Amino acid sequence: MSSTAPAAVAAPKKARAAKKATPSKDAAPKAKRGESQRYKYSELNKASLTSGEAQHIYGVIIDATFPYKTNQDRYICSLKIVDPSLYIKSQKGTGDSSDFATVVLYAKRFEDLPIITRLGDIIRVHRATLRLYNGQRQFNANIFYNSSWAVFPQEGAGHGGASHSGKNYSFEKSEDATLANIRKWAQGYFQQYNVVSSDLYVPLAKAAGQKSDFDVVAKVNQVFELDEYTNELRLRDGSGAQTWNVLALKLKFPNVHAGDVVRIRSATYDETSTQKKVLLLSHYSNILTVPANSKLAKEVKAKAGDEKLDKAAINGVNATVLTEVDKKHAGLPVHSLLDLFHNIETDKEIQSKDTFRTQFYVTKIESADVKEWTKSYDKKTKKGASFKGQKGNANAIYQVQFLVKDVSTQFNSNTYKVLLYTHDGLGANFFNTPADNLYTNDKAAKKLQEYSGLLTKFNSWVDAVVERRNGFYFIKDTKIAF
Amino acid sequence: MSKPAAQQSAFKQLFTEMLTQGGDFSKVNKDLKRPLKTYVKESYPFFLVTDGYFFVQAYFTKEAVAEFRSKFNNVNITDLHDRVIVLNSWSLEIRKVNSAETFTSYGNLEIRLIVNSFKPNLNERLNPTRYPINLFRDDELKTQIQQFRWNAINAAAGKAKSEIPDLARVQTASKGKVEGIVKIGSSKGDDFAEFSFKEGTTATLSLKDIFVQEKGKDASPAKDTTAVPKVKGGAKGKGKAAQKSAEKKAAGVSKSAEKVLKYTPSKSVAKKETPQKGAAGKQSAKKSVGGKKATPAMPSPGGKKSIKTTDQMSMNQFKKYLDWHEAKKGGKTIGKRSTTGKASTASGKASKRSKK
DNA sequence: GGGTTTTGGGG
Repeated sequence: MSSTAPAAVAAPKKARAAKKATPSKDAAPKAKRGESQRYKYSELNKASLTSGEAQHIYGVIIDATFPYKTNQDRYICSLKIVDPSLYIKSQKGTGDSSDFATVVLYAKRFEDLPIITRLGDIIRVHRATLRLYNGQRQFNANIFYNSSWAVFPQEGAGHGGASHSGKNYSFEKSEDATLANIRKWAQGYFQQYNVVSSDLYVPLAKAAGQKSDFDVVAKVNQVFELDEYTNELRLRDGSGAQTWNVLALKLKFPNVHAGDVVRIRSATYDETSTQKKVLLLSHYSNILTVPANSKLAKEVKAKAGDEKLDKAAINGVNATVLTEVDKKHAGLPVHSLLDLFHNIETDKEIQSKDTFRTQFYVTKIESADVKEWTKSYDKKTKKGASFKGQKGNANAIYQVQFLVKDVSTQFNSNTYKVLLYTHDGLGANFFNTPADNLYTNDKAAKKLQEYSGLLTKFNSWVDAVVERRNGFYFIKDTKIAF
Repeated sequence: MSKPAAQQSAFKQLFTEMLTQGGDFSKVNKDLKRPLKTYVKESYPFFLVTDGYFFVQAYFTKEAVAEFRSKFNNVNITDLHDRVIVLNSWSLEIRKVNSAETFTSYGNLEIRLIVNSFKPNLNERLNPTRYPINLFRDDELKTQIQQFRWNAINAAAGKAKSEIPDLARVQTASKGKVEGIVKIGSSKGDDFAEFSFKEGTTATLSLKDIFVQEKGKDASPAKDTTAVPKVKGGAKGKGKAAQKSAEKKAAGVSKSAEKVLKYTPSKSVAKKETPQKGAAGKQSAKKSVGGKKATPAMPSPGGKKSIKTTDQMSMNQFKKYLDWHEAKKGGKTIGKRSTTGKASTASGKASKRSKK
């Protein structure tokens, strides 16, 4: 959970027993004894189109598909890369746009291909053949034969964070400079250029008009856990008022976070979604994070803006989180109700903590009568008394119980108590109105009645920090956001 | 403010209404219950039909299979992939399943398309549509199912009895015990099961059995993909009744209302003779007769792999194998049942789509 | 290769 060097490339899955692992044929070209450099890397725009010889290259990744299966024994990963010799093309009228070479990696197994998660990562390919395909320089590499690849995160130094194909990974001393140089260049490139020019994606406002698939560059405004397998990404790019939804499998895209700017390689407009705006992904679709400090990310973030919570929009169509947590808990790890109420029985880690961030929906609020949500609390006797028939609001506190449920407990027949008891001050601001005698304060009662209704609606969610005291969970540092 | 936005997908509209009607098919709008013209995306090991947007699994009753066998003796159900079929009598029912095992379900609920009577439109080709996706992975349908579950959970929670711990109690040390688990509903197991809908019970044939009937016991990928029956789908009175009423309703329909077509975007209204792009491509690749001998170079699928037995073929290879095999035999449009072995069609010429 | 598998909620 530490935010050190961003994992640039997902580690390849452990090889499975089935198909034989790719033969490790990365043994360097017959280097003459004493020769220090066995691989010579070609600049993308200078690599020979005519030699037909296998060539070695370094490039900065600006796009990539997810590794996908095409038939029984073939997987492909296709990417766009740039380097100082090939990154921009002048266009009359429309201005400059990205230029790039494509790399097509072929493999027998999913595990033999790279999973690219960030723009700006560096890829090295050995023994690729270059040809012109649709006017583009295309490097083809048969990983299933004797080609190989290695991916280095843009962040960081050296080749320590590399992931690679095969078992015979090598990194020569002379490459230190090669890698450092291209990293440095990429750094500047991402800060001065948009990297992916506007002809390489479509503004969300024009998504509905697309006839086939297209790419997107947008800010992830929210990552909502739809179910145990799926996140629903809420995207905005400032091209329209709409927020777009994309279902992204947790396993496939584990590194997408709220606030990120991402590039989606291949999405289609969903004509069948009539309640909300939805984009569809395919098995070859990929979601790549755009470096936060890049020019492009900054611009998109500035344009996208936040979607304000609108009471009228709490209609069940879109899952809505009604609360907000104090920023001081931004780094607090999230735990499910399963952790809080069940796994705690055996999990020492959970037992050792008492404060958690958690998300749930409310099936029932008690007391049923909103006017009884507050009590007059006697600290000495530790008793609360109803305000019914009473005047004044002496020692008013909230004493409310939520019966809640979440994704991790969706199939069981339990509901869980989460308390909003403010006798010690915890959660005192949850309802945005101080505890009061609700038999006399009609305005407050009315407001709470409205909250009660909205909190218990279908698809209303609470994102909260809870603290365990004496075996009970109490809400704190959380409040309704409207 | 918000536009009506008609639902273009027949399946999505139907399945959604099934959910909003509490799982009661009899309450689903009658206008939606006309015959469905569907494209068979896959016919084995899963029989998946599409409406141009989504695919769902089709479940055949034994009556449906018996009728099909008698009327289309020369056609195998498990060879129907890439063909058009019309579901003349069908119904929907909800089943409790394990969604970890049944990919055509969500939230442990499966809405099944039960087929009582259907026929193939062997020479009909549909226009290309978007790549059909699993309806149970659709954002809005998932949400609909979540709502369906929420309704039940909410009702049960409303009845649940729970105490609000008093202020003294929550300030008393609790010997490490965690407080607050409240059971709702009266189900015996751990799973929530307090649903009010009546679960479907219509008995259907497993596709594997159908496959074995058609190809013989050792034809090859005789996988049983029957979704690990939690409760065996026994034929019950209710199921029959629903089935019958469905049949009755569809009985008078002779004009073959093309429900799906109604939802086909105008630009791509199905034209009978227009070959599908993709399909055409496949066909030609396979068709390319070298033009020399009578039974010339029709490349066998699998190419260099030289497959001898069907035992370890992938489904894809297997499908191609079947197509190729049939084409070579000539005549039979779609695989003939292995058991009833008279390959009629005297011509023996290289295949063409047979007329029905 | 700007694509479509099944592992049928990475593929």
